[in-house]
Order: sequence, then C-alpha cells, then structure tokens
Amino acid sequence: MSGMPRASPRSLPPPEDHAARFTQQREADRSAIAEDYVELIADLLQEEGEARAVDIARRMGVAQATVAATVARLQRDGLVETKPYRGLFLTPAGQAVASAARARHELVVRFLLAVGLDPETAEADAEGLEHHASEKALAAFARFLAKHEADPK
Amino acid sequence: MSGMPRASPRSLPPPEDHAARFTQQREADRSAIAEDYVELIADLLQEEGEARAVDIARRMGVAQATVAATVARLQRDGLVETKPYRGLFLTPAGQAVASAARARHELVVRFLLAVGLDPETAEADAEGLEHHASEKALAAFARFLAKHEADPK
DNA sequence: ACTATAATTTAGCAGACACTAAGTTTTGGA
DNA sequence: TCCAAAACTTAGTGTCTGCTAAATTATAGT
Ligand SMILES: [Mn+2]
Ligand SMILES: [Mn+2]
Ligand SMILES: [Mn+2]
Ligand SMILES: [Mn+2]
Repeated sequence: MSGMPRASPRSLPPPEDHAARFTQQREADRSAIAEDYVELIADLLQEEGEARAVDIARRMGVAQATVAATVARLQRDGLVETKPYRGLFLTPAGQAVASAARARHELVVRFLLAVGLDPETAEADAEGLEHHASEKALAAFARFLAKHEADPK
Repeated sequence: MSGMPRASPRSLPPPEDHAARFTQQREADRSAIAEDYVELIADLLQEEGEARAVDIARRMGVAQATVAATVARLQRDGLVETKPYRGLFLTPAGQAVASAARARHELVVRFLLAVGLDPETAEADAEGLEHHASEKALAAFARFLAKHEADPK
C-alpha cells in the first residue's frame, strides 16, 4: 500500500525550545503597545508640533481614559512626560524607543512593498508584524531589499 | 532657501484609517493565543496520539493552572473538548482553526527561509508573525515562493 | 471678564492571562 | 489491592488593556 497520508513531517521541537518561542512572543506582545504609543507620539510631535492625548485616542481607536492609563504606565517606565493641557513628550529613553520603532516600521513596510503588497495593506500589516520580527529577520529583510533594489524582478 | 530637513515624509494617515490599523492588530492579538493552543493540540494529537494539559503547559512555557484557564475559554468558545485525564480534543470548529493556523504557520516559515533566515529563527519568528499577516500578505508570500522556487537567486 | 466647550483625569468595572499554593482525582506500578 | 506520584482543578492575586460615566480643569471666543 502507499496512499497513507504521512501528514507532513510536523516533528515537534524539544519542549524547552518550543516554550522559548512562545515566551519570546509574549515578550514582544508586551512591548508592542509601548512602541506604538511612543512611535505615534514622535510622529505627532513632528507632523503636528504637539501630541495631544485626544489625538492619540482617535488614532489608536481607543477611549481617552484608556490613553490616560496607558500613558501613566509609559510615564512610570520613563518613556513619556506630560505637560497638563500641553500634550505629551518623549524622554530620551522614549525617543530612543521611538526611532528604533520607526526604523523597524519603515523597513517592514518597504519590505512588504517589495514583496508585492499594496501600500495600504503593507502599512496595516506592518503595524502588527513589526513587533515580531527579530533582529535577524530585519537583517534578512534589509538584505533582500538591497538585492531587490539593485536588480528588481 | 532649501536645506530645511523635511524630516522624512511621514505623513500621517487619516485618523479613522490609522485607528483601523490598530484595531485590526488588537483583533489579531486576541485570536493569537487561541490559534497557538489549537495548533499545538492538533500537533500533539498527531505526533503523540494525545494532547495532555501538562504537555501544553510545558511546551507553551506556562503553568498548568494557566492552561486550565485558557482551555476553559477555548471550550467556552467551542474549539476544544476535554475528557478528564484523557487529554484535549478539537471540535470540528477547532480543527478548522487548527488547519488554517498550521497552513499559515508553514507558509510563513517557508517564506522566511526563502528570504534567508536560518531555520531556528524562522520557526521562532513565525510563531509571532503568523498572527499578523493578512490574507493579502500570505498571498504575496505564496507568490514569492512560487517565483523563488522556480527560479532561485 | 465669563462661560461654553474641549481636554483631561478619576472612579469603577470587566476580561484575558499569568502566577503560586492547595486541594482533588486518577492512574499505574508494587 | 493499595497508594504514591502524576495530572488536573480550585482559590486567591496581580497586571495590562479596554470600557463608560462623572468629575475637573483649562482654553478660547464673545
Ligand atoms: Mn505597531
Ligand atoms: Mn509602527
Ligand atoms: Mn503563533
Ligand atoms: Mn504557529
């Protein structure tokens, strides 16, 4: 006989290695919100001259109270400062996180575009994907872009 | 004059569109755990013949109590069934989620490998990336693989 | 100057996911 | 058959991220 569906060689990794992957993923999830807020604050400061909590709320699609609570955590963690009724600002640490986040975001978007995604989807997907691409993955994306931009197609 | 640093064209999208991206991301995050559990249960059933809560805990890197609570939610959502001291099983709905998750997982891994990532990093990153790639992105990955596999380099 | 409006904060609540520490229950080997 | 070990459940906590509703507070237009 032969037709037995061997069901793809899905051999499971050693439990510890397997767990490490999920642990890494949980860590990425934890920092994702901080990165997005800080990146958005940097963008607003640059584009609008100020980053108001209302605008963060509108652009993040959450209630103002949610922004207040999240910003309090960012402040506690030394990433953000607030001047009442004058908007949000980034600490040096916050600026560092913001520029790293922005660089990653832009790299991921460029990569997705290079692979054939339309601009809007590239932006939308990048918002999530950026938090889960390791340094190695980002390096691979960059290599691909370099090669691709040199010799398209 | 001219030398004014235009500071990269970071033009912000319309607030509503911007919010939609984050909302989409939050939705993906919410389903990620369910997908990972169900995918793992399917794998264990296939590879080991049974999917015990202890093994899920070990492989997910969490406490048994956490698995119990999460499985309760999956059960509530109609994805999983449990036979006490006999392990976990998937409902038809759960099996559907599992095979979709598996297909996506494998596609993402193959794609990352094709882009030059080493196997271990590809697997690790895929665990997070898979939950944030839209259908369009997956289609683009598949196209890339088809082309790449036909004419490598 | 006043005051309506907008921005922000506070309070109270809820659900998802983690954890530790204690029970229970089942199983399987002696 | 018995019982210790393994598996599973329950109880009690804590944090994060959301929400609504109800204050506050500041700004800006008249
Ligand atoms: Mn993001
Ligand atoms: Mn981003
Ligand atoms: Mn995953
Ligand atoms: Mn997976």
